[in-house]
Amino acid sequence: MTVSHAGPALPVHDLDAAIAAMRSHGLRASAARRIVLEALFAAAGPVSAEQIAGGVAGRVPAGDLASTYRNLETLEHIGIVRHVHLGHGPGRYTLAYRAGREYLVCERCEEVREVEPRELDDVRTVIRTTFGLEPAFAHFPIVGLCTTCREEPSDDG
Amino acid sequence: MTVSHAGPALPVHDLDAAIAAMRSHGLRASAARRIVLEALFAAAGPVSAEQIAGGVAGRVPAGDLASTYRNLETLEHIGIVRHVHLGHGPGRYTLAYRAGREYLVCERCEEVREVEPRELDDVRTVIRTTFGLEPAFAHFPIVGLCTTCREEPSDDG
DNA sequence: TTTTTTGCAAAACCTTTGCAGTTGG
DNA sequence: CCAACTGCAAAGGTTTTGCAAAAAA
Repeated sequence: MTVSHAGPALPVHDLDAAIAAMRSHGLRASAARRIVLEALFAAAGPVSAEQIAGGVAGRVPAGDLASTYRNLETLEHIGIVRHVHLGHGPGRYTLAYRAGREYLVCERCEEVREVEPRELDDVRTVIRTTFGLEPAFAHFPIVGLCTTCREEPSDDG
Repeated sequence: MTVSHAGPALPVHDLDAAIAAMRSHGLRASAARRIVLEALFAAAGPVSAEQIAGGVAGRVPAGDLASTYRNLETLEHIGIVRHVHLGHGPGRYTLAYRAGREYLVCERCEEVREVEPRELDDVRTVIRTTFGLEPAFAHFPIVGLCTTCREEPSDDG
């Protein structure tokens, strides 16, 4: 399996701090990387590599998709960025300082609810003590059916 | 998004019942479909389409992968089969009568723990009452780190 | 015989990799 | 200047689709 090569989350809250963090890791603050970061700072929530490459939230496009993936991976490796798997579809990327947040997703309407880890503490504790597994809801969220979608007839009748 | 077109789970416990169910839905009990079902009955847990097509558990190969996907989708549609997303990697298929079980997966060592829904009732209830979301752990399991993997040093140092 | 299903080929989708040329420090 | 980085092209892994040939009923 492809393990997430994410370092410890860095509390990087702005572009300058991100650039400093890159430099301190011997990385270059290239134009493409700045644009990726700007897109992430501008985004309302987790966004796909394709959205970033194509220009999210009215931002300058980051250009090549392969390079965008490489840059996201690099930034994730040094702890500035995280990604989350919201059900089907491509992985979504966020700044790590926001990624402490955890997600609950409706698998039908795709509505994403972002919550503070504390709100899932009880759930996490029960699962850890009962099964020995420490859930990673920031990476693989809780997926299910929201109230609205449960009330709608299924598409199978 | 590609919604799961799964009908209500049918309590189909053997090949004959599966064939009867297919017929009752106007489907043909083709050789390829029988082989897919035999592979699923023989499998110890959820298996990928590729494993089924290639011959799981010493079974006759089901042949073409595209047809296998089509057949799994068809069987899922009539409620005989279900699939689950165990972290990264391909979807895994099971017979629906076994799929009431829910899963917890370690994202590092990929160990899969299969539990009866009852064991997750408390967790499910807390999440439903707190967030309004009815979790579908049989389709998107709880993913995290198992005890062993938590104790090991990460591959980042 | 008629309708469904198959197998093959091709494509779609997400992501990674190789490489030659460009750029940042 | 030189290592790091980019863009492009290609490929890898998973899943879907189109279509003529084959099989089930």
